[in-house]
Amino acid sequence: LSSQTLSRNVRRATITEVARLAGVSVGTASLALNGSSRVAEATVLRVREAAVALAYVPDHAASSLRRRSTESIALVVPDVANPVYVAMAKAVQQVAKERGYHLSLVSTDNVVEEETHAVQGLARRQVDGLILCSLRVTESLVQALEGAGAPVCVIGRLPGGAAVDNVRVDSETGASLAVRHLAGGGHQTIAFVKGTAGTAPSAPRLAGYRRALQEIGLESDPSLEAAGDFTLEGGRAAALELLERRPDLDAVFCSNDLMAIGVMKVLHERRKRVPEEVAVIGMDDIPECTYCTPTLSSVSLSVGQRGRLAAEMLLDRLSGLADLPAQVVTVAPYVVARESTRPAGAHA
Amino acid sequence: LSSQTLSRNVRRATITEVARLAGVSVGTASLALNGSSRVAEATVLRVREAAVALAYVPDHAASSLRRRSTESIALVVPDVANPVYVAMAKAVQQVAKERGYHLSLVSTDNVVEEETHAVQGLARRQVDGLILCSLRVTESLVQALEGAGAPVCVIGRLPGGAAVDNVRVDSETGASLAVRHLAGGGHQTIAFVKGTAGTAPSAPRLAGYRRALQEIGLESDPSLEAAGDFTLEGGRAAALELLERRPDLDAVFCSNDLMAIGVMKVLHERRKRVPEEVAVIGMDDIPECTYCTPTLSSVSLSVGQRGRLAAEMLLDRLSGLADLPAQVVTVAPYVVARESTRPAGAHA
DNA sequence: TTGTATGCGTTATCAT
DNA sequence: ATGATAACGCATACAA
Repeated sequence: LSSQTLSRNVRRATITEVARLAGVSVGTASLALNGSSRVAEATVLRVREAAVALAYVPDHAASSLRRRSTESIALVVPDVANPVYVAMAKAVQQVAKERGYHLSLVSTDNVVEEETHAVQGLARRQVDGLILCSLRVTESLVQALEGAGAPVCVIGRLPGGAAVDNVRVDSETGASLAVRHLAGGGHQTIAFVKGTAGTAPSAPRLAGYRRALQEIGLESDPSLEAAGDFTLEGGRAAALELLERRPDLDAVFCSNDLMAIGVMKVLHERRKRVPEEVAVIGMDDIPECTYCTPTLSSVSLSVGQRGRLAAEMLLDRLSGLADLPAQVVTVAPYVVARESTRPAGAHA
Repeated sequence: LSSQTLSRNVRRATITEVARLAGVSVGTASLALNGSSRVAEATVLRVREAAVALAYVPDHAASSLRRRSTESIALVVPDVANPVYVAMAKAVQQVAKERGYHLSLVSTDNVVEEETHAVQGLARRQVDGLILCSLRVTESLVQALEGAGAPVCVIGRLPGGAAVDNVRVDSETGASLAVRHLAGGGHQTIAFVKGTAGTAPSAPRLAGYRRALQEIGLESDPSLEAAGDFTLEGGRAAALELLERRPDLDAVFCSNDLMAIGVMKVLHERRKRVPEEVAVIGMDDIPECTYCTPTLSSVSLSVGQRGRLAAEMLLDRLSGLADLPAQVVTVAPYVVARESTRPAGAHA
């Protein structure tokens, strides 16, 4: 234990004191520091000097109260520890920083109260705008968003007709791309691991899987579909179940990458070679895909790009385009082929 | 493109309007809403009712300006995308939420200006306190912290004599534990992959490696030490270099887990069996350790616990204990043995 | 170009 | 127990 005393209660200088030291009025000092052109060069210098001398730092609360803007936005995601949202946050962060905004990151842990509280942040004027990424967008949440009185952008599917800016990805098509990719590699018996029942991303992925099988003319059977929960352990459990039910399967498509990694672990334990005996593909394309062995093929849903787009839409709203009609932007998914679906013989 | 019009400019009610509707003065309304005991029960109810009717939400800027506190703290880390800091953020977030504080997460990308700007956030009164995690704590940064005039806690090593709260971990001992773990498994020729030169975590890990080899009486040689940069690719490069120089090595200790994963990938490509031919251990114990095959042994540096401790120290400061001497808390590292160092024959 | 003065919405103090 | 009112620190509209 150190025993240095902490110096607290450092007197902070106000702009009034800066003005006094510079020998001008507060009004002038304010204009000078905020870079107004209608202030004499010499005065600006004097004021700046005084500000430095007094180590003046503007009070953020006072400034936002007066200016009615905080220069910051919020990103609300289900779980900051999830690699998908980490990537999204990175992208949003980037754009926000470029345009001079501070990003406030909120993790809701899928608790609805946390989400509504975050939306209230807009009413509290804690942030100027908000990007929301929710696993279950309820009607009441949409109403809260519409009535928030500040720009909002939702990432993910939204109930039809909601007057809210929206960035989405066609994950159903993404799922069908995965199936087609596997089929193109010669795989015939393609199993599927579902996402958490009831969540927004879950249904379209299942739908895309089924649709693609039908279109291609491959076997579609409930015994090839296993329940999942978007976790690695859930992927393990699903794999065990599938291998039990359908030992003849030669490919597995998982609703997300984490479950695909779990599936690959089970296959490894069971001495099933990937991709020779069983090919595996996930969805989301998280960095961890390249960590595992073999590297995991995946369907990219462009989280980074979606984050960037959402941030740009939001910040555009904040710089004046506030009263245009709500926009919906859709990004396209694409397959990232790696070792877990590499045709036998082909090597990187 | 949807064409719903966005409703902006929603008139927000002020406490003055709430007071008017409830038929009381603003002062009373404020006391009533903030739960003062010196207000008649009936009045409280009337005011609450009015607040609900008008959808009143207190203005955060005004409140912080008046109260001189924002009820929020900041966590400043080098990179929010790094799993280590994700875990740290999770822990801090948790504690902050429990104690009614909002957490503002700042990623500096190792840019010094970003760090100092974040520290300025204290002077701007944007946050009430700050937890700083930096890869290079310079003297000038320490001075900025000491003069910030608000509670600060640094996670990581700090120049001696700094009057700042501090949570650290003895990573040198952690490194030596890793080496001893490998030696205990019968490994004799233990290589080391360094961290990025010049960063704070780098030196003690190397020192611990060397010290342990010496204490145990194993070979210590520069040819067993490879440069690294804390990335997966860096780990790959180091592994290639080490295998070239010392094909006889039977174990590798890496300065972090990401590099260890890279090393394992190279070993897999070279058909070296892990752990039978070459054992591998990393450091940090990130969740990804359990994703790879075989699962990666690691030295836990208790990032979660460190985050929790730092948050608690900071929040304690904020609730009155501001003027006690600076504290230093050190947590102990420990080995998490997994498959990559499992003695041959032993299975989970 | 600069000074003066008012108000942002809230909380806290001091009377009543 | 409640009402009136003065700050908090800054930015701006208007006057000079």
